[in-house]
Amino acid sequence: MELTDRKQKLLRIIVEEYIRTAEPVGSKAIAAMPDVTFSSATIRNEMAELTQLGLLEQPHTSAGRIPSAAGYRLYIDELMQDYRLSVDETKSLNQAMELKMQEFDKTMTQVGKMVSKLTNLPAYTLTSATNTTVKKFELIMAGEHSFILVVMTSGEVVKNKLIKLPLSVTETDLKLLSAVLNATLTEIPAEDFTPELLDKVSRAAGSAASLVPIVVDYTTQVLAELQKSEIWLTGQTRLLGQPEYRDIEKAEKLLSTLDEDMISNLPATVNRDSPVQILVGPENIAKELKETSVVMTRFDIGDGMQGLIGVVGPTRMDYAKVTARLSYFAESLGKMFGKHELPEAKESEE
Amino acid sequence: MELTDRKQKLLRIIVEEYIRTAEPVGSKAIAAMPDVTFSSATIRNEMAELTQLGLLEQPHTSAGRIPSAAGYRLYIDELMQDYRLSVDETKSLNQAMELKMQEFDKTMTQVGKMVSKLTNLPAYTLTSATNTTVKKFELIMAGEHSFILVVMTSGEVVKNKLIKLPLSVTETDLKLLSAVLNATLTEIPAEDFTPELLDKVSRAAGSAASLVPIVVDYTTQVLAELQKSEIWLTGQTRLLGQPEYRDIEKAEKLLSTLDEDMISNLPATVNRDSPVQILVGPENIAKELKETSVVMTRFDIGDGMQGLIGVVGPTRMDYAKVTARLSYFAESLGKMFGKHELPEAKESEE
DNA sequence: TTTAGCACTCAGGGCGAATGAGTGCTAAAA
DNA sequence: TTTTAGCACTCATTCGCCCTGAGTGCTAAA
Repeated sequence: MELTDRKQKLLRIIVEEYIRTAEPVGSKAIAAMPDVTFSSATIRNEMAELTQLGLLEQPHTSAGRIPSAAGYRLYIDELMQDYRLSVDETKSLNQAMELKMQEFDKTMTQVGKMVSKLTNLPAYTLTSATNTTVKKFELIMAGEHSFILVVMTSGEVVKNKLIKLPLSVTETDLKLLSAVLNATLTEIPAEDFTPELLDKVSRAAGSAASLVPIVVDYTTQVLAELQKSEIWLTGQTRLLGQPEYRDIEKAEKLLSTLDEDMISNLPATVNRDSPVQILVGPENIAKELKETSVVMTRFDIGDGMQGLIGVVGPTRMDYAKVTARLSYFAESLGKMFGKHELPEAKESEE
Repeated sequence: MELTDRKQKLLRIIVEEYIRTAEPVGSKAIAAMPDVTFSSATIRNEMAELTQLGLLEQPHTSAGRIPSAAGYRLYIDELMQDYRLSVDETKSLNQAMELKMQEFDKTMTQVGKMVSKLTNLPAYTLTSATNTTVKKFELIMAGEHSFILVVMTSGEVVKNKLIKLPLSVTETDLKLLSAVLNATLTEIPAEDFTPELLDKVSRAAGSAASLVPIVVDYTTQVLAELQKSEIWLTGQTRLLGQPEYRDIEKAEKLLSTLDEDMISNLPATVNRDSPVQILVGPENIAKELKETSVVMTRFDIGDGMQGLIGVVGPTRMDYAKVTARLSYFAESLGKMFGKHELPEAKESEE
């Protein structure tokens, strides 16, 4: 079932017009467009067939047509023209991206905020890592009853914790323990922290043996936390600007679902090859999102860590634009995390 | 101008009834209440006088009365009865509070989420510190071209950063530098990092002198970040549940203002003695909040650090309940940060 | 195969009447 | 002097109604 050129053109026009106006598109309006040469009657006939094919829908008899989920899908897969970022846009994207490399989480929230702003939709970011291991331990004396545990992981993330103890600690104990830890528990995923191994560590630690469980505990916690994808969601408010969420009930329902951990299920579906993935309305597994589209994209942070950026919005969403912006963002972020640099600044001559 | 007992009683009833129903309160409805012995006509007379006094308002001629800002103020200051947390509530508050002591920021966001949930209103948390200094520096070799800087501050907050360099570093350099830093820059507020002092440090650091600016840079950044109050906002969505924000425009406007840094102005007004402070509608300085009330409370984190928890909601807000919950929360948090313990668990016998 | 023409459908806006919750005032009762 | 019953009046809200106009499908001519 191949569509004629004219049908394709019509479908594209309808999708884009609907995206722009959020109103059902009528035959007359289309006929009035400059590059449309055929009459509204013809268009009506064609539209009737497209409706038959399940690509368009009619809210009610006397309204224009809107794209169905299948219509969007076809549009995205075949009709959508690449949105080319203008020089100005690239510029302002780069500008926005000049985030100081602070702590990792902060960067991720910041990225979320930016994406949300750029797309004017709620955005989420999340990270996931596979096979994180500890690269280096360090124990620092902090007071008579406390020390700082510093753990540097394979993903180049450094975490620390101030640990307070009822008993007192000595510098030598910490030195010893740190040496033991670095010798035995580095480069090993948390799953392999077997009781036997830990036992060995304890024995090797001598007088510092009592600290082992505490340290190991925190370490596994850090590793687990890095494994388990963490999620940041921002810009929820922007949904309210979309006409489909003028209805408070609806908006509230969606937003409160978003708040929940529901998004954590999304990454599961992201394992396709295309860099940007789009889920249109009913294609979402979560039933709360059946009337919502999700656009997401991956980027590499290096060392087995991956990030995900996505936006959530009404099915009527400017897929082309959102996709373009998201890709650019992801690409730049990848470069940034990889090389600790911004993408080529592309200073224009003006 | 002292109100008669009956007027006080009426005002209290009207405020509470309005808080409960979000509808203007009429004389008949009041007269029908079990502990009201006088007739609706009497009530009408009294209400007319209360309106005269500016404590009540009438949305339109044929509607009941609602409290004015002054009415709320009087209610809060004099009529509001302490809301006693039930055993069940204390229990579930304690339960909610069993947050693992993770990183500091996470705790604060978590607290925000909980407060928001408990009050069913958007909540914000923020921290501020005064006179933060570094307690201890530590430099850890992380690779040929990188090292980890660990800074422990007076507030017992430990921050770290992985620093990558174009040149290579040696263990001895780091040892030396760390000794110098600990000797010269600890217990000193960032303002006193004078050029002369830094110069002295550089000279003392010998071959590691080139690292000094980098380390100092990050350190001042950390200190500045801890000084400057950081803000977390959560639960924005809950506003949508409130009848006064059925109007999308309104909700959107308020929410987007909340998103901004506007809240950062709030703490300025918090310097009164009472632990919980309430700003009713027009009492807020920010004009976007003129129809909104803010309830906030301080708590101590120790070592000169203070936290602030607050909620934002419609003027018609259950002040008694919100205040009670917030206080309890703040108190418990204070204890927790102070002693690293939960408030007495109050396990009931059942 | 396309287009003009026409009858038909139906959501949305505008309008007026009906509804009823609530008031203020007056005059009688306590 | 204070409280209450009664009554006329106000006015936001709801509902039903009609009208309008955008949009359709179908038919017959180009």
